[in-house]
Amino acid sequence: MGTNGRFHRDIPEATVARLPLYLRSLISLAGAGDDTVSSAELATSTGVNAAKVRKDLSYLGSFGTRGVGYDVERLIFEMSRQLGLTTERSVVIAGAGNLGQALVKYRGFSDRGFPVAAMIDIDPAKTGSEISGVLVSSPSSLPEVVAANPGCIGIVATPAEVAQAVVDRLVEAGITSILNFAPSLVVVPDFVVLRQVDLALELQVLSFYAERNLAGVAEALHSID
Amino acid sequence: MGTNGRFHRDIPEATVARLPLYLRSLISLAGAGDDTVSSAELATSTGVNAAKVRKDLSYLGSFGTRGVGYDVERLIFEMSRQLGLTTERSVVIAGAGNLGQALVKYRGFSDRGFPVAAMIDIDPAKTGSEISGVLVSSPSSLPEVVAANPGCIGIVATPAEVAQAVVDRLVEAGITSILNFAPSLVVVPDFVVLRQVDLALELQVLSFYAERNLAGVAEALHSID
DNA sequence: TAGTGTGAATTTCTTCACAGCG
DNA sequence: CGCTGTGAAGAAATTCACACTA
Repeated sequence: MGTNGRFHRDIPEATVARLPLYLRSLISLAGAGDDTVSSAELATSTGVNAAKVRKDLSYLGSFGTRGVGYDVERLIFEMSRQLGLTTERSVVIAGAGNLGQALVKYRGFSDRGFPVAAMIDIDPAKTGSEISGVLVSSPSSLPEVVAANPGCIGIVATPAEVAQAVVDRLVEAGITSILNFAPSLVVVPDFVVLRQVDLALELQVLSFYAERNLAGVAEALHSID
Repeated sequence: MGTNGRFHRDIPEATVARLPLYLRSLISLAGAGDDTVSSAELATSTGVNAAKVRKDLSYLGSFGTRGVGYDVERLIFEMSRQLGLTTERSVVIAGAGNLGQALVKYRGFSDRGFPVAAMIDIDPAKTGSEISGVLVSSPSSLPEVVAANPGCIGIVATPAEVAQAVVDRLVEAGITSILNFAPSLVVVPDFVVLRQVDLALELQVLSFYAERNLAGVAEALHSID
C-alpha cells in the first residue's frame, strides 16, 4: 500500500519471474559501458514487451527519468536488492548422481552468485571424495553444513522415490529454500519456499506445441513467464 | 469451437504446462494397479487443486464418469495423444560441455520417452568419441542427424555467447523444437517452437521469496506453471 | 450419492493509451 | 520531444458453486 517507493510491497509473481531476466540484460549492458537504458531497449534484449517492462520496473519504485530512460547501475542495484542478491547465498546439492555431478561442474550457478558449498550423498563410496573441488558429505553432516552456510539453498538431484525423504532431511537441518529437480511431488512446511524444475516436462510441453506448430505460443520462460 | 470432443482446439497454455504433471501421476497410479481416479485424488497427487484438475481435463474431452471418476488408462491415452507422445521423439544435444554431458548421462530424458540420438560439439577433441553410448558429432553432420531423426528436439547446452549461432544452425538443419539452457535471449522463426530453461534464474527467484518468507507463493512449477 | 462438467464470479496478468515530466 | 509511469480496458487463468448424472 505504501506509496513511498522505497519498499513497494507485493510484487506480482509473474513480475518476480522476470526480474532475473532484466538483471541478466542489465549486467550485460553495464559491461558494454551503457549507463542508461530505455524500456524499449530492455524489451528487445529480453524478449518482453516494453509496456510490461515498464510496469514490472515500476514495482521496484520510480527509478526512470522521463525522456531518458533508466540508470543501468541504479536498476541493477535495486533489482539485486529486491532479489536478495546482495548477500551471497550458497547452494547445497543433495544427490551426487549424474545430475548432481553435472550441476556442481556446471559453471552457471557459481558464475551467477550461487557457489556450491557442499554435496550430500548416502553412498559411502562417494562421501569423502571431492567433485570439482566440492566435498561430498554424508547426510549426517547436513546440520553442520547448514550452520556453516546460513541461508543456503538446497538442490534436490536425487531419484524421485527418495525426493520427499531428502527434502524432509533438508528442512530438518534448517534449509528453507529448495529447488527440486526430481520429477515428483514433494510437500514442505509453510515456511519453506519450494520450486520444481522438471526437465522432461519441458520436452513434453515442446512436444505438444511441435505437434500443432503453434510456435511462439510456447515461447515461455520455464515454466512461468 | 467444435463441441465434438474428439479434438478440442486451443487448450490454454497454463493447462498444457500441467498435463505432463497429471500424466506422471496417472502413470504411477496405473503402475499401482488403480484403474479409476477422481479429480480429488489427482489433486493431492499433483499439488494442483481439484477444480483446476477437472477444468484442465475437460479440455481433453469428457472422459470422466460422474460419481466415479476417470478411467486411468483412458486418460493416459488421451493425454499422451494430445502431448504428441504416441510417436517417440528423440533429442539432439548441442554442446558437450558439463551441462551437455550431464544431460546425456541423465536418465530422466530417455526414461520418459526422449532418447538422446546424438550430441554435437565443435571441439575436434570431442567429436568422434562417445559419451554414455551417444556419439559426439561435428556441427557439419547436423543435417544427417536431423534426417535420421525426424521431428527431433534440439537441446542447447552451450555457453550463452554462442547460443544464437547454435540455434540458427539447428533451425537451418531442420529442427523446429528447441529447448535452450543457455541464459541468453535467442530468436527463432515463427515456425520454430522454443522454450527456455535458466537454472540460475530459478535460484534467483527462490532467493526473492526466501528474503521475505512468503513461502507457498513461490511454489510453482518452473517453468512455467 | 459421490464426483464430473461447466457457467459465472473473481483474481491475476497483459496490453493499451496517454497524461506528465525532464 | 521522448520516454516514463500508470489508470483503465482487455485477456487469461483460477476458483466457486451447483446442476446433473452414472
